[in-house]
Amino acid sequence: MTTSPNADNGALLSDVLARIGDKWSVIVICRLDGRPRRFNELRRLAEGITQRMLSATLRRLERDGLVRRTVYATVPPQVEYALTERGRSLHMILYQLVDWTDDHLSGIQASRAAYDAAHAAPPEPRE
Amino acid sequence: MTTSPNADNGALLSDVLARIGDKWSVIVICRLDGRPRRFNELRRLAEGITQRMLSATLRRLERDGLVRRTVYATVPPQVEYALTERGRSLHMILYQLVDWTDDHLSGIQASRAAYDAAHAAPPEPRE
DNA sequence: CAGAATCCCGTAGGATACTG
DNA sequence: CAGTATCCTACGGGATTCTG
Repeated sequence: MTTSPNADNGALLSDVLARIGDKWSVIVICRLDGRPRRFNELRRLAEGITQRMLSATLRRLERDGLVRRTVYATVPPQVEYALTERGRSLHMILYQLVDWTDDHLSGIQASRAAYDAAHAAPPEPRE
Repeated sequence: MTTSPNADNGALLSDVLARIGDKWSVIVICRLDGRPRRFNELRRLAEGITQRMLSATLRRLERDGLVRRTVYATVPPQVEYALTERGRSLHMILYQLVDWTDDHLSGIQASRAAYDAAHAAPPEPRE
């Protein structure tokens, strides 16, 4: 840890999470890994995303310097989106969360089921 | 990396981020580090949180097995919240994000300023 | 002390239609 | 192809009040 990490960084972290904690940012970042992608290509890769949200997500990521937008003045307009160095470094951190998720998702789902069973409408808790 | 991580885990990751990407979860998790805390104690530590959101956040975290709730049948009712093992393991991952944020926040803010300057209302882009 | 219930509002985000 | 513009709804989340 480069800093004394405990108390106050929670709020700082919230800034980042507020940024990437939305529905699509992380998915787009993951889909941008490896090579640049074009708009409609991304649209297909990020299944379920709408034009509107893809557009908005990319603009935010670009504003934060996580994604670079390159326009080629070709006959059918062509635009490429690619991760910047900063975006790639974030992507590597996110992999840790992917791993954590892989390791804990089933356990979480089990916890949820148990919690719901214990708390949901116990009709007559027959003694 | 324990898994081939690329494409499809984005959606999986989104599940986790949807869970902890809200306004308060991460802050509460960070404030729960070290030792258990009581409700109003947490309320003071997570500055700005309302009862309603603290309550809801804790319930969700408990449901996911990230936090354990312990009730002591004392005269004034006393309830303690503590990170579970799973919660602690997540907390450690989050520290990586804290570090990343520390390293990149100023750069991000600079990017935002540059982006805004470049895109905001160029009244007459005097040639 | 530790919360549940109620009310209310802003915004994320989906569907759809239009444009350079 | 690569978007922008509108419209609309669901839900996160704040303020306030009530309770075991």
